[in-house]
Amino acid sequence: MKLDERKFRILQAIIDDYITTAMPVGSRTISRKQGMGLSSATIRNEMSDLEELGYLASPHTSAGRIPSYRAYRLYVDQIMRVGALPTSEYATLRKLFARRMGQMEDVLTSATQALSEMTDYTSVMIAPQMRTIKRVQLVPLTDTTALMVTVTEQGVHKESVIHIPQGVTVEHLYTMGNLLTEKIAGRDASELPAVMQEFYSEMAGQRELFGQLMDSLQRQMEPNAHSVHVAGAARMLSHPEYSDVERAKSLLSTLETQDKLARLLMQRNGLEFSVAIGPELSEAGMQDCSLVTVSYRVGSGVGTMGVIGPTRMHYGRVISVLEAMKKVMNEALLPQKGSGERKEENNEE
Amino acid sequence: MKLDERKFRILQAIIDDYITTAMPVGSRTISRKQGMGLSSATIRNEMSDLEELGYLASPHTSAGRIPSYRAYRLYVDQIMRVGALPTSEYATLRKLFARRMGQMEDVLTSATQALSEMTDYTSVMIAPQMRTIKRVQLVPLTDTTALMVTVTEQGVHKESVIHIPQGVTVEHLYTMGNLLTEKIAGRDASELPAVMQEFYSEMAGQRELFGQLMDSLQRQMEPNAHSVHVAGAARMLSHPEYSDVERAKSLLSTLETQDKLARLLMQRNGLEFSVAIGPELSEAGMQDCSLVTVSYRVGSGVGTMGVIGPTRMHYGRVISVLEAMKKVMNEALLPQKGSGERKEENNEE
DNA sequence: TGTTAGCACTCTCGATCGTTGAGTGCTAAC
DNA sequence: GTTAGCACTCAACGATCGAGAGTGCTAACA
Repeated sequence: MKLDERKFRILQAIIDDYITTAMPVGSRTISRKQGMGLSSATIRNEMSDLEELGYLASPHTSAGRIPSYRAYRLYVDQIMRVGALPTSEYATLRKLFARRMGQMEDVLTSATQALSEMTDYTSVMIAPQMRTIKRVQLVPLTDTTALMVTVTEQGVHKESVIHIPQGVTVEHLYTMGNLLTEKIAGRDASELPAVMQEFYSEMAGQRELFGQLMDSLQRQMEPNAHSVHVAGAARMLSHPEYSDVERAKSLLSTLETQDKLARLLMQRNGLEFSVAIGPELSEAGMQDCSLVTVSYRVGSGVGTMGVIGPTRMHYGRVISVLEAMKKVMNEALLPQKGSGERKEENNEE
Repeated sequence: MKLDERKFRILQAIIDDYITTAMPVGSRTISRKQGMGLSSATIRNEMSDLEELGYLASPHTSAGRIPSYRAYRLYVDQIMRVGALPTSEYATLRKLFARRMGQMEDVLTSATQALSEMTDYTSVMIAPQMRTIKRVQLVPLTDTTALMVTVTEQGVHKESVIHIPQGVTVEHLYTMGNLLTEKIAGRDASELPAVMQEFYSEMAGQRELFGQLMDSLQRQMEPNAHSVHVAGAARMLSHPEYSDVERAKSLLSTLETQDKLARLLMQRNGLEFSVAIGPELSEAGMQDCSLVTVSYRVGSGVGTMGVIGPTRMHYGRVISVLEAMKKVMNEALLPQKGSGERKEENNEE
């Protein structure tokens, strides 16, 4: 048996219906659909075939059919069609960023919230992962600690506290910072070990401080649990698949553990676009979820954002929102590079 | 009618029972309790009185009684007795911090998680609010932006990005930072406006940059939405009062909005100890919750942590955990001030 | 006078059991 | 190949009922 044109169209109708209603779809519902032109009996036969092919499942004998994992996979890969976001919404999105000019983290937080609001699902985001460092600066904090600030091309920065061994003066720190900057500026993260090796030989005796710097740098380069943003986890409770409290709890617990989410996103970091459906996600409580991600770029840094919803997700809508957000964020974050001022040019409303 | 000694004892027994079982308490349950020595009939009469006094309510005729808001208030104020945390648990808590030495934010995150795990409720925490600034440093990021790092006595630091007007050189920034440091070092947050006024006159013409600095400083002094840590929100779903999905959703949504939580904690910041019960909390979905908070101190900075659970909360346990955490955190965070090294002294396993 | 045994009464909870309705699968006619 | 028709299945709903927990009241008791 083959999945011919007609079966394909029927499957599409079933998935579309199920996505909006969350109720098992019966043959009559489909046959009544505009442009279908087939009796319910015919649809029944086809549905029976589709079940045999593994695209549909029936919760029980007299309850209609629901799409299986395989159906969603097909839907995402071949059936669904993604439109651009309505211009009005796109405009709203742009406005959201127009007046923003705070820290990167602030931008990510509000972007994540916007994603969740616009899709009514949960959204997650990781900050752009640094690739090339532009400058390293050591700022003394107390007698025994200093702040190491690394600045990337685009002005993205990260900080971490390092411990200063006794005997290191403030002047020492400044020159150290300058030296580090000299060595490291413009080099890629992958070159880090080599650069550090080189630097090491010049740091006569300062083994402890060197170790601290090395550690911090490496930590800053790798995915940071702190940079995972989550918004709208509670929205999952609106969807009928989570009316069961046990399920909801299991999922929400996972959505709370930042390192699980970080791993999930890091795996997809750099991927232009990805969709993981139900059983493809192994995290606890996520078997009935899908995760759609896109990566965004800030200079040489690449971050990833995603939307988590039930497998019965409005994939088309979600994808167009994600694409729009990516575009807007790129525009909003790039100008930091230098050149022009970013004051409001045309007064709105 | 008065709340005599016996009524008091009976009320205590009822609350204790209800806190652990979450089920309406009947007269027989109480009369069978060790050391009560009264028949169920007597208890019934007393319970009837307690209801009239407003301490108890009955969900329906034949369902036993549940404590009212008033009962919890009395319980917290007069009945409950708080013990110290078992030494074994206290030791575990200390170990948690023993090896920590990262950024303040990391410490807060793990402390918040520990609070939630130990109580099985949701926990929230705000970072210590700065009072006196020790140093201000301006770190150039890109051509048009710089990072303003403020350092407090204890090495707590905060950063924010500021916009640099054209024509300001890097050297300019450094001297500006030094000047600001000179003016502001050791002064209290409340003096900020006065200090800035003074500084203003010396900043000939640099109105825009001045404005930026002023804004950032003020933003850093005020409660920062980003510094709210939440852990274990999903645990709320374990408690029977949230088996209703609608309720759960409403509560979890509130627990997700950081600024609501920030406000809640800031109101209590500096308070040694506070308990807000049910109707005293006006946030959406929190009418059946209680919030217990304690403040902790890092040098001159004061932060607040709290535990959110159902009004039927194990107040005694929660308070002893919070007190222990406060103590441990004070110990763990203070040494940063200067003096001694903080390498592991005794190697564990 | 306070305490308690006894009893009628109330109300929820859970189980049982038709009934209803949506939906299927099969068959036979078109 | 398509469709009308029909018997069949099964969850969902509602009504009914008994059990059990708990109360309030009364009358007896110390």
